[in-house]
Amino acid sequence: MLISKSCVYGLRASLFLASKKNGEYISIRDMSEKLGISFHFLTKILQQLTAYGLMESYKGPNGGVRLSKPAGDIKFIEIVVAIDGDDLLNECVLNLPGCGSDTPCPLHESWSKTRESIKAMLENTSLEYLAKEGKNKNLRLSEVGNFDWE
Amino acid sequence: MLISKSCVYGLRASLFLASKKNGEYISIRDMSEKLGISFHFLTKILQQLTAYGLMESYKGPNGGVRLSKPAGDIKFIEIVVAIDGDDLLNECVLNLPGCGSDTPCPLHESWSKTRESIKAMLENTSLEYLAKEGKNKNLRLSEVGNFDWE
DNA sequence: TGTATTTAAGACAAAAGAGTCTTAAATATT
DNA sequence: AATATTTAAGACTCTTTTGTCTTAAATACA
Ligand code: FES
Ligand code: FES
Repeated sequence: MLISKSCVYGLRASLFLASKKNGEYISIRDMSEKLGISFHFLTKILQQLTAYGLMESYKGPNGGVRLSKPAGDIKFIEIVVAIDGDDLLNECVLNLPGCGSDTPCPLHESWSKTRESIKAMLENTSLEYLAKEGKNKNLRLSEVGNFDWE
Repeated sequence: MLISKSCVYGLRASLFLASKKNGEYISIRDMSEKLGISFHFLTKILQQLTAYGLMESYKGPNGGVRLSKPAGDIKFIEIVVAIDGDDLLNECVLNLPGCGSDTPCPLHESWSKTRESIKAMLENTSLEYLAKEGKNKNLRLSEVGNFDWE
């Protein structure tokens, strides 16, 4: 998998949040049920994103989490890097230490091009855009077929 | 990592073999030392490739493994699929079951394009080309800086 | 103040990936 | 025939990832 499972869960939750009213706290329990992700596991992941500054949380009744910036200002790549780190964008495809044009492996040239296109895709996509698309076209965000953006 | 560690080891060994005389058996011990990969682990991986039909092995003194086809006929993607499977080329980037245009996730459009470019890169590169490039330009194939293609 | 709700934190368990080690089978050489 | 070399096979261990569970802390509300 290009992206770890933890990261995927974080991304799906982020998209869910991005589709909500700005500033509204959404409970993790709610999200975990709608997205079909284990509540405790999702909690742990969102804690990371909160610690990273991408989300804000609020305890107590009607508490929950929300994005700390407008969804239009959050690029997909920020979530990925926050959870998986930036290895994907820097590492040698043959896992040799220090990928770069000074000590290239035989695949360096073609891989660095491909990697740039992955990076571009992650950098050019905002949560807002994806959430709007998802909402308008009713695209799925969970395993079960009956996901609803409301 | 895009490609698993086992797969990376298999790829590095394949490139090493591709740089050798066609038909020559190379001992796994030799390769493991030159490439800096655990002998037993590499053995296990090459057994998979042998079982898959991409390599042939020969036991006993002067035994070893060799590619079962000319290196020019083996595309990078064959090794990847033999070890990691074809998930990379089919899976939804959000890990939702059944990626396809009939049940797309919000990222499907951009991801399927990116995935095609990864696929194209893996399909258009032969072991022979990479091994020749590596040999000519003396590119590295191991962690230590002093790798030598001979 | 007491209780219910919600995130925070961290211990714990299960599964998968990575790596090690031992023994068996095949082959070449003497 | 005996021995050395090499891959085959599989048990085993270690690490990382994934997932579960329990308890603590914060907050709202009656
Ligand atoms: S050195 Fe291998 S991809 Fe850059
Ligand atoms: S359905 Fe998600 S990438 Fe195709």
